[in-house]
Amino acid sequence: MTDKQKELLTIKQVAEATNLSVYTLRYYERIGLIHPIERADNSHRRYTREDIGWIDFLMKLRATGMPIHEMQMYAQLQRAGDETLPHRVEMLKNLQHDLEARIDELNEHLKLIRYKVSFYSEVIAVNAEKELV
Amino acid sequence: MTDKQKELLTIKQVAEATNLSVYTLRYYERIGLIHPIERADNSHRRYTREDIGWIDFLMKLRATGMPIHEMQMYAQLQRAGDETLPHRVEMLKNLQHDLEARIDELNEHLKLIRYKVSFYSEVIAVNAEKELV
DNA sequence: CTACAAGTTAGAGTGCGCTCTAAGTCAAGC
DNA sequence: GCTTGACTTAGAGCGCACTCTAACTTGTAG
Repeated sequence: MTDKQKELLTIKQVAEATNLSVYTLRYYERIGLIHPIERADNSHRRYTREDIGWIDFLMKLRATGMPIHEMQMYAQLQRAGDETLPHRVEMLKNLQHDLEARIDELNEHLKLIRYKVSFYSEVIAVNAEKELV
Repeated sequence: MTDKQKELLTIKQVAEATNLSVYTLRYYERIGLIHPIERADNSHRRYTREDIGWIDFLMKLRATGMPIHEMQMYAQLQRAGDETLPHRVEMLKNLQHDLEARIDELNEHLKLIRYKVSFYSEVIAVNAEKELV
């Protein structure tokens, strides 16, 4: 128990650990992305390691481009318990397919950019040679 | 010349061809992402095939997540002429490296999502078996 | 006892990228 | 002549995801 209490973190510490601002942490809690965080006697938030784990996962969802209302849905299902697991798996499968498609698209664009870089670099090199003549 | 005139497109046609709204096409022109488009006698815009090519390229830049102010910079350099080619190549190289990094990151997230999908699917399967007992 | 730092809330403000509105012009068809 | 519809402009409005402000409480150090 004393060990567990040592692990409790302030909002500032969590902000530093997650690279979110304290504003954003409070905002996420307000809109239900984060469950209501435990409070100290002075009403200050005290985060646990598991809270950080959840926030880290949220940040990964966000990095995939998932909009906030979908993350809210996911968070809500998570809190609702085990019987929502199939629904959550559905969401993750959809995300997986979206991600695969978007990565493919980005790879296509990357190809084009690489082509342009090498083509224009060549043009510049040829022009530089002409200057020397 | 008559052939060339046949190729001129209205803003509506361009909207359909590019999947942008007519609002967005005018907005992009206003903010300099698109150069000033040729006008018919009645002041209506008439787009050429080359204009569409440029818009398609812009859409690829946007799809990579490039912010509008960077696209504006690129468009401005493009219009300024050949002497800006090295600068544009610089921008494209930066974009290339950003894209590579972001694709790597998305692939990492994809791995996690796939792992969760298979893990949770397994949990669901095991629970379903228990139900049968 | 006072000052200051770190937290709290509800709600206002910001920046981005569009998206739409209002008021007007112009050409074609009835 | 009148309506319809496709266009024009300047500028207002919107949805998203934060980001910040104002007013307040609480705990610690001098």
